[in-house]
Amino acid sequence: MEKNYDPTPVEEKWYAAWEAAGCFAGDPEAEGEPYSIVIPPPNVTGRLHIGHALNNSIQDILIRWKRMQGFNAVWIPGTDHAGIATQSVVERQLREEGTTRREMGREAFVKRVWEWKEEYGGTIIRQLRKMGCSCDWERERFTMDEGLSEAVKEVFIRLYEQELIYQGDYIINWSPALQTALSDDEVEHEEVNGKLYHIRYPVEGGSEDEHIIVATTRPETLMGDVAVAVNPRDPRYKDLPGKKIILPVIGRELKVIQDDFVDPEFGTGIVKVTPAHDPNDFEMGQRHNLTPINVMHPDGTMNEAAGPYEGMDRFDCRKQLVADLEAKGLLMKIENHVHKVGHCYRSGCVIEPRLSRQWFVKMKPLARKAIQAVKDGDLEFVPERWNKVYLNWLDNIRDWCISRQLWWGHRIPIYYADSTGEVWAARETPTVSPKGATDIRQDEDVLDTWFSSWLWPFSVHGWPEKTPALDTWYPSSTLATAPDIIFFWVARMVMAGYAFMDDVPFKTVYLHGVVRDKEGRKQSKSLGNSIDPLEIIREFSADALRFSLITLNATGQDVRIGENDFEMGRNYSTKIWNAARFLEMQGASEGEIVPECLGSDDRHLLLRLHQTIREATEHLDRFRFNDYSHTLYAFIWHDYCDWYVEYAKGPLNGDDEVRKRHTLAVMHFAFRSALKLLHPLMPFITEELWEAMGYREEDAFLMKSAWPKPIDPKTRDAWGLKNDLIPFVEAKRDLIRAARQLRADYNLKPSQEIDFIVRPASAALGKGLKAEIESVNRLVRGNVTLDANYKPEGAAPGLVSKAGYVFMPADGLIDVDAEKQRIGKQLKEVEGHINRGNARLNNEAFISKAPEEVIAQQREQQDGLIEKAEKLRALLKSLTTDAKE
RNA sequence: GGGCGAUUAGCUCAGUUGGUUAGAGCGCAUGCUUGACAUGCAUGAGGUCACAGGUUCGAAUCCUGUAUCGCCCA
Repeated sequence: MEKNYDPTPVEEKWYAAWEAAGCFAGDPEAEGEPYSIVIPPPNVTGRLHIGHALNNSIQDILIRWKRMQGFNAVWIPGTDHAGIATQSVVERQLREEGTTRREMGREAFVKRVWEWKEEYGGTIIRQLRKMGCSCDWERERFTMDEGLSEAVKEVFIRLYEQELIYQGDYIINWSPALQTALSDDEVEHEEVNGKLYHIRYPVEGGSEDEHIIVATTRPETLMGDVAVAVNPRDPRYKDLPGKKIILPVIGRELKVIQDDFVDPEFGTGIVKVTPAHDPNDFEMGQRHNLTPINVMHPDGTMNEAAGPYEGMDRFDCRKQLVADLEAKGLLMKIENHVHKVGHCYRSGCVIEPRLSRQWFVKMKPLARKAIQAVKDGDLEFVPERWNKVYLNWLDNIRDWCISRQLWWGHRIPIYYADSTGEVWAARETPTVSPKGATDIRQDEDVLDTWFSSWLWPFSVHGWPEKTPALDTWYPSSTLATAPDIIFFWVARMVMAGYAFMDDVPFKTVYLHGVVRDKEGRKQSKSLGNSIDPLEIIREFSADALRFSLITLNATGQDVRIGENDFEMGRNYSTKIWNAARFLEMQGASEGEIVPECLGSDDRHLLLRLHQTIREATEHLDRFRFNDYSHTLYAFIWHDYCDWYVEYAKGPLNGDDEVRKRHTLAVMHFAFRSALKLLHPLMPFITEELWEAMGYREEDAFLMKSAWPKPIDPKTRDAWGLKNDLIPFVEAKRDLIRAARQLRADYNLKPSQEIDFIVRPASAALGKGLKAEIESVNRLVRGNVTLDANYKPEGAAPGLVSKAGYVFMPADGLIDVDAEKQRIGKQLKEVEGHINRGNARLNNEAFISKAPEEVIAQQREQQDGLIEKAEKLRALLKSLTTDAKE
């Protein structure tokens, strides 16, 4: 093995080998309980960011682990066509070429987008391979593929036929920048410092002074006013209904209506009613039979209804209008006003509520089963708290606007025959209408991208066809995603799952946190604070990227991460690499574990391995990925490397061949299992070492090997793996630590062999230590003498350990003051604990109410502490006495 | 306005059903080219668990309130 681990070629090599050997490919006919994951399909325009890296690390851990456990596992990858984003990218290109999509025409444009997709799209999919993701690439899907497009069409038509899809004129969220409608969920509400304009509207036929005052944040919609409204219970405006109000600038007459919606507290208690530009006004308009007036073009400029402002941009119009009103003395005041304004999640422009004819899905009927699924426990969120968020959204669900004024996407399969006024849905492009008309045109709009991704869990398997894959892998097992798409995607998939498959699309939704920068900000291109996972892979390795992300991310919590954090993963890789190198240097392992040869260190390691297997599995079962990672980190680094390997150097360098072989057998047994346990998290280095250590049998990959099981009770018995060996090993290690501390405190050279004298805490302990004193001597670099009756002649540096007194009676070394200070400090600490313990044990209520084990444990602890305090006092006394002499 | 989350070592965070002498990694200090590893080893310093009440024999953990920060919904 090389001295230094060079991950790049290793990672490339194994990924290619796995793929070539078909390790990722799922087979619906294969044995084993099905386990499947569908990837949250990233945008086809997307590039891998750190959030994807976390998301996909989690999925890969799950799928590799389940595969090793013998499940019939598959991970379906793919991308979505991202209507708005993709169309924008290509339109930008066209602009640079001096043309536009309209000039080009629909067909040519769509062709152009496909070309773009073939050439540049799906970068992210290639990047996932670098991360080691074990997706079944033969099953890769794209939402615009023929099959998935069929599914979209089928779903649209079924819902249309069930009258769950309808067309209507409603206020929708309009993005003037993109010139398309958006769903409610695609609008982000941001708090802005706006203004509240108080505008005077004259009363017709009244005196010069008779007027009302209307408060609005969007004066530019004034030209679209068709009424003013007051609350019927507002005493101030009892006499207003029946009067006519004159709309400034335009001069139109406005009715006064009464409506409960009006909040008497807001502004003056009189609001303008602009049904074409505000959702609440629209509803009021419907209640009062008002005809809406639209004053804007789709691009956000004012139209002919805006009179003198025609052609102006909506915000320029606002300024101009305000200036004009002021000039006419109609502007009473301007207040600062903080309010939430909708912004387009793609372009960032201010959303214009706009009356428009769009297609909608009726959601209430679909939501019912999706709600029940969580209530009945057929679907669970991890962490649980998301249940509430999900249910709350579904309880208040509103209809989904699914039409988009784009060209890139699934075109709505609705046809019109204008001569007959027919509107119908059809799977194939018709040439004749049902009534025989031939002037047929298809709806111009396409469907929201989410209208295809909500079908993802079954459309990827070929639905509406009944395929073996669908049969085996639907419903999928776990969905791993970030909570920001719980409404967009997760909830809608559940609805679609029930509507078309009559079952949940997945059983568990694991929601992980957001990856933030060190300051807690979301990573974003514009802030320049984003970490590029590929650069991390180049600099540290994919394993390091995965390790650090997972280790730092607790269940469902956001994670703050900086570039340096990936050193942790790299260092861990290096550690494992060197541990393997050490093993390799010991030569081949032919030996078996010999129960008679097992010393306390061997047993301790094997017991820890047993616990680690159990814990790691349990943590994965409960989606505690960081705990899983920490468990293995501690086992390999601390138990295996720090303690066991250091211990093993004794027997390995000794002359006893049987012990040597046996020790090596223990090491390989532990290391081999550790590689397996670590594989889902760090697939590359583990596979590499699996081969380097000679663990491969024929061409069997580690990734295809079986997940370790805890050591069975019979073997544990034969090996003497009992919990009671832990106190002994702890005492032994505490002795070693104490001796090292004495050395360190007195600045003794590591090369210098030191004599220590230990007065064992008990005879049994002394006996046990005596049997293993060689290993202790090696680890403290000295000679330990066990002497139950030892009393230092003069003042000697000493410590109290769990194993008993540890003295270092080296001549002339003692610094009495420093010793006293150190021991005094220790004593104070111990006394503090004793006081707390006493307070508890002397409390009658504690004795009568606490469970017996707790009391027993407390007593035992207290005895230990008291004993320790006594020893410390004795030490202190010996120092004092000596100093006086 | 409603809901959710966070507040624990200098930093980033664990701490599961209440009982540990409150942990990890990084950083810091001291010493070390130790026959795997300086991407390392050994040793050490560092905490009123945001604050105020309460429940309890016992609270970082449960309840109520307050403060600060963040997210979601209206």
